[in-house]
Amino acid sequence: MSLREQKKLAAWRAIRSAALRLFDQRGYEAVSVEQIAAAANVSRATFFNYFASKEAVVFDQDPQERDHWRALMNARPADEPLWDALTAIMIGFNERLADRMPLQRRLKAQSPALAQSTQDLGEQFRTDLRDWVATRTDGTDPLTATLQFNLAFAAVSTAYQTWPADESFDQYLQRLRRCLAQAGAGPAAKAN
Amino acid sequence: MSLREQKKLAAWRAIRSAALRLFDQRGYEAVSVEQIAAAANVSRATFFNYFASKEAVVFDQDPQERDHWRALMNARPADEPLWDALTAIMIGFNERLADRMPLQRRLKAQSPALAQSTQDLGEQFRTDLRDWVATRTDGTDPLTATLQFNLAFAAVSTAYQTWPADESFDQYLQRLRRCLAQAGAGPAAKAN
DNA sequence: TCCATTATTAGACGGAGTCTAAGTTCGGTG
DNA sequence: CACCGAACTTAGACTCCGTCTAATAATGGA
Repeated sequence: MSLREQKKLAAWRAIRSAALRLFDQRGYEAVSVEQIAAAANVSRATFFNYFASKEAVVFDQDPQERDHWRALMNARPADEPLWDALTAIMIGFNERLADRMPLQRRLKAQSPALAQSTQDLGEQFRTDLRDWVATRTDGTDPLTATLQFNLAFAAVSTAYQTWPADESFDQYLQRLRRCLAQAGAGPAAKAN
Repeated sequence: MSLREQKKLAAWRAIRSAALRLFDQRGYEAVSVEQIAAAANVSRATFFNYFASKEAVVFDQDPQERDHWRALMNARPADEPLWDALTAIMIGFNERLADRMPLQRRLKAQSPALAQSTQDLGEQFRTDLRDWVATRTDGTDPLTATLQFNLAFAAVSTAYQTWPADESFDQYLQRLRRCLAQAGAGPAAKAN
């Protein structure tokens, strides 16, 4: 990794950690981009070089994290049923969020602007996974593939939404597995 | 309906129709809230009395529409399985969007700002449906209810996302029914 | 050491969204 | 009909987000 790339990564992390620290202390809307930039010792313009918006600094993933989930996708055998692969990838992705999810939840709970944002930590992951599904199911029925893709994310959303404030991250992961299994079986099969 | 209420509704519709007309002509980001207000013969401040944001004018539903979908929900028999009720309500809701969906799609396709917005026409409907599900399933397992709720929306998203530009609205509805049925059966049951 | 490329920066700008204080319209009451 | 309080509208000022430009600084290779 060249010196340039190292510096970029360092700057990215400096901005993000400064921002999260300030958000955590004072709340999302009480902190301006100007203040974040000052705390990270960069200019306001540089902030927007690294993050497309103020919201992005909350939801964007560390650039190196991308390598991990791409590895997850490539690790799935080609003959595995799509739903099983999606389940495994979803769990693998979520297991890595142990550190960031709690903070992100706290911010969302405090800040109206973030609470109503439909974005979440998986925005970039979602794009990559979409592409992976597209290439993997190339030639087969795109409707079924898209549906499974969306159902998998619905299962994750459900696990996240039903996460009580006092529950541990491991319990969240456990419920996530249950949601994925239940979605795979079909709601009509189990409930009622 | 009092004169006051009539005027409010008229103002709401005047603002929205002016906005949609301008957006359609010049594109979403090329039109400012100031211009919308001028076209609707109200002040900028009044615009924000009726719509929480510039985006809301694209996605908010006509106040009277709410009565319709609430009727849809109340029409479901109490002993019907939740998934069947959700399916019926979703279809009933979508059938009413024949007029607005095409325009909304066109705007989304043209405007980057709208394209990345995760909002859609069903935002308020979603809230009401969430409440309806909550009261209906009160006492029973909330996880299963939330999961079915989210899966139903995932099915709608899928039908919407896979809607080709040249396809009719009726074909969209047809595919929506298929997505709901398939989601109800579970992806694992059918595919692969 | 020099040079092309890339990153950073200040500063200005337009527009979104909030707020206040003043004006206007409605609906009920005497 | 005249009045009053409540609800609605409005101009205008303000903050901050996000974009852009043109100038400066740092990097890595020749």
